[in-house]
Amino acid sequence: MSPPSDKPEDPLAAAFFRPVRAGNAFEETVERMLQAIRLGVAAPGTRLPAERDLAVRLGISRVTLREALRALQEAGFVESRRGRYGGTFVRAAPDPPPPPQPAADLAAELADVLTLRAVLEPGAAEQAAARALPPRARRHLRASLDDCATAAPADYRRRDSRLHLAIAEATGAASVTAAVADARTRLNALLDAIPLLPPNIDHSDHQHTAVITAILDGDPPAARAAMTEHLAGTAALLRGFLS
Amino acid sequence: MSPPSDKPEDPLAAAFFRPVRAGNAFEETVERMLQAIRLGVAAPGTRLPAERDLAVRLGISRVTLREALRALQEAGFVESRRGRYGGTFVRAAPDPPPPPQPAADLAAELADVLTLRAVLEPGAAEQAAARALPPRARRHLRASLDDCATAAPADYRRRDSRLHLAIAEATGAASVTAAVADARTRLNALLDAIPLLPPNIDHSDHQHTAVITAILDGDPPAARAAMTEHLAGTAALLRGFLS
DNA sequence: GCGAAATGGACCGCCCTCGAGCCATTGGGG
DNA sequence: CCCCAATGGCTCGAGGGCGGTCCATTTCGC
Repeated sequence: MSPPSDKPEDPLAAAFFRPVRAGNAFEETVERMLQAIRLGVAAPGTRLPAERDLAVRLGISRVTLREALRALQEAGFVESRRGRYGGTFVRAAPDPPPPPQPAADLAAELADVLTLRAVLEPGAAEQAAARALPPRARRHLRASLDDCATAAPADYRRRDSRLHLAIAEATGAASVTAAVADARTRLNALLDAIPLLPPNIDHSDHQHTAVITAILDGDPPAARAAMTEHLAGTAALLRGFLS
Repeated sequence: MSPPSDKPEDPLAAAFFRPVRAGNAFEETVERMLQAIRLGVAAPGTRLPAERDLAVRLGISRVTLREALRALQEAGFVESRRGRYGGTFVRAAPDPPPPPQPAADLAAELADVLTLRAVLEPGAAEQAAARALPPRARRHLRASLDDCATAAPADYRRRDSRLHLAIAEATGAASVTAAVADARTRLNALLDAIPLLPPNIDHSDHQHTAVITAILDGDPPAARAAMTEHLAGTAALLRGFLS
């Protein structure tokens, strides 16, 4: 009998035989909390949910959650206080060490995340525009746009992230929000390696306005088109700096 | 001091404070392998990678992988043979028990997965059409389309899934393929609850042809439009049967 | 016929994670 | 003033998952 050939290796199989879990529970928890803090979902000064509550939400034991929180505390991201009305609070971020890119297969990561984003975000903008948004969501979109436009350069990326997440959230589908959040986290890791230029900010703000306006006007094609154009700018910028 | 209000509960936070892991390694592995078998990525008769290799790819220990494979074997999905050129082989699927929907928050799940799909798949089709596809990918798309068009009703959904995955794969971005695969798995769980009607199959085949033609012609807007129309049909069908 | 190679099968000791319970601290309300 | 409620801090025993190692089986090539 000749050896059963799995030589050609269906590339599709790679998508299924990929790692089942990203790491141990501790690491994944730290990563998730860091993501929430860096993307500005948990703003400085905010109190995180109580440990007993948060552990249940994250689907981990309180022991493991506490280990993660202790690591974040030692890194200066959060601060804990005991007693009634105590809790774990987000500190004004130190965020000093943007870890240098491993640069191993940076080109592949760049292409992958840009494609993923090009798939997700225009679709999210379109779906958001196609819904009858409740007043609360409309206000949230407007507020996020405003926050972004008035941000100091140091705050820009955090608020930019929040705006994009607000759009994803406006689709009403939690899994869309989760997917956009993951893509955004990967993108931010790449963005940390390149400078933030005022002309780009100005350009982005105009495009943000176009996207939000189209969503609030209930014009899906326009929302999609505006978002696609917006992403093209960032993509070109990243490719220019990292290729 | 008044209690720090986390009453309003930023809905965005829910996307970040969601469970870190879906279950234990054993369960997740069984689920992943079942996904590969049900979606036809691992076809009947195929040999799976050797345990030592597969365990590394899935990022789990061989012990845990073997427990998962043993469960699949007892359920009749795979069969193992020892010795050189032995291995674990996919059996012609029994697939008898489509577990009845929990139906708990079925409406929410339905809305979520349909929105996710509406975001992902038209975007994937558009991105695939925008690329210069290598000959191998073009052949794969044509073959998948043909497989789907000539499928017996019993095989239709498996081949349909493979076609959609082939489109995602054509974007060249592994994370897009992974996201589409996950959405498809959730969708299939819902589709199992409704009948497969010949007119729908015929309708789907025409739409599939339109999507693939647009992709091979390098016409992104047409690919997106054709896929959007295709998804609308399935979405309407599901909403009709499950609402 | 026989050894080498590749595979599934089985076991052991270590560490991570969990669930549960209890302690320590703080501020508000009676 | 004292007790209660809500929070973080801590510990213990049980079970799961891991890395490593060796065994059993089968087939190819010499």
